[in-house]
Order: sequence, then C-alpha cells, then structure tokens
Amino acid sequence: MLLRIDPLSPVPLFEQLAASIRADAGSGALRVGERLPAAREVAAALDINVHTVLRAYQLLRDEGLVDLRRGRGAVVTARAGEYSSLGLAIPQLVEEAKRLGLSAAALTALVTKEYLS
Amino acid sequence: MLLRIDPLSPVPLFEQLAASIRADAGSGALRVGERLPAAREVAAALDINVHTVLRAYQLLRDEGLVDLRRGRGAVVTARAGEYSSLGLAIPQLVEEAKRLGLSAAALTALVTKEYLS
DNA sequence: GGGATTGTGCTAGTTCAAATAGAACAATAG
DNA sequence: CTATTGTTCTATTTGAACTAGCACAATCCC
Repeated sequence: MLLRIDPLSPVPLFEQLAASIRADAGSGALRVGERLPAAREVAAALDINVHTVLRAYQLLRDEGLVDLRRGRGAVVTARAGEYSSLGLAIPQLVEEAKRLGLSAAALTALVTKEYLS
Repeated sequence: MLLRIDPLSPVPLFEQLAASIRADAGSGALRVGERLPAAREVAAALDINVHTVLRAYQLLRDEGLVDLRRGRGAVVTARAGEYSSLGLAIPQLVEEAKRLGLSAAALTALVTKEYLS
C-alpha cells in the first residue's frame, strides 16, 4: 500500500490519490475486504489535509470500489476484484502505444473518446 | 472536424480541446496535411478565448502531432497517422472495461499506471 | 456502559492555474 | 501590399483545490 502523490502536478491531489488506489486494486496489491489506512493517518503521512484524503475516498465510494462508513473506514469491495480482469489487455495496449511513441495523455485521450462513443 | 468542449467539466478547456483533436487524429477523421481551423475561428465558434485555443494547439505541437507556424496555421503531421494504428486494441479494451462496469476514469487510471511502470 | 476511532458536515480562508481581455508584433500566403 | 495567423506581452478575473478547525454521529472494542 504505497500512495504516491506529486504536489507539483496539475492533477488534483484527490485525483492522484484515487488513481493510485484504483491502480493498486487493479494490480492486486489491494485485496478484497482489506481496509485502507484511516484518512487522518494518510493525511499526516503525506502532509496534506484530511478533507483531501476523504474526497478521494468518497470518489472511490461513488465508483463502488470501497465501502466507506464512519467508525469503520474504507473497505475494499468485491467489485474491486473485477479491476484485475484487465491485467492482460492493458499491458499489451500500452506496449503498442509506447512503440508508436504515443504519450500517456495521447493514449488516454483515444481511450476516453472510444469510451464515450 | 467537430470540436466538443464542456465548460462545466473540471478538465481544463485547453486539455479538452487537445484531447478532442488527438482523438480525431486517431480515428482518421483528420488527415495528414490537413489544416486545423484558425485559432481565432475556433475561439469565436466555441465562444472561448483565442489564447485558450492556441494553448491547445501548442500542446499538440509539443507532442509532434501538428506543425504550428504563424501565417500558416496548424497542419497535421505525418506522425499523426501513427495514432490510427491502435484502432483495434482500444475498442476491445473499452468494451471489456464497460462489461466490468468500469468508469472512464477508472480505466484511464489503470492505463496510466501501466504506462508509468 | 464508555472511551477511542473514523467518517460526515459545516464554515471560513488561502492559493494558484485557468481563462479572459486587449494590444502590438512577426511570419506566411496570395 | 494586404489579409491572415500564430507569437508575445501585460493585466485582470474567476473558480476549483486545498487548507484549517470545529462539532457531530456511527462504529468498534474493552
């Protein structure tokens, strides 16, 4: 459970946090039923505000990735396991994209457009 | 050449514009050598500032997607043709992701992590 | 029961990139 | 030569992100 954030990035901190946790769920680093560290803990460790961490957690809850309840914390749902199912297709796509010299932004732009179409 | 932007989105306008054009290049809607509409035109049509449009154009130039010169405009480079090569893998991935109920944000998060790893 | 933990909700203030606006300027096309 | 188009500059406004602190409610655990 390693949470990486870059304060200098234009991407909002809460987005970075959520993305980092999503990725951990997808790679299997996070098991179903596992509890994420308390928001206050994460905030202290990363030296950011509690509300920022909570916002990331609430975002993941909206996606059904975690079960968020007071007193209990953020628990990874079974749904998160489904994220791992793409473990094969994604590396292939990324490899091909890199071979063509596409940036991460360019690749996600294509993926997003396809998703919306 | 349809440029879509959502002023209410948290994603910056210049990013949305660049992503829209990238996607057009990838889908073949934009041909190599074709010129993008003048920044002032786009700005007027979308009712946004010229500088915002130019910023998107400059972003694409940094990626090598267009050739940007004053008096001439933004011309799609040959490099943009390479974007089309992923036309098969992406739809498959997106279809699988949708089947699993992943949001666009969740999917791009996984792709981005894989890209950076 | 009772205390500690954890998320929820609220108000308030700060910060900074994004976006706007206007102008002058330089390269290119025709 | 003239119109077009991107470049550069200064200045201003706007709004989301982030911070800060507090009270509160649900849950856990002894």
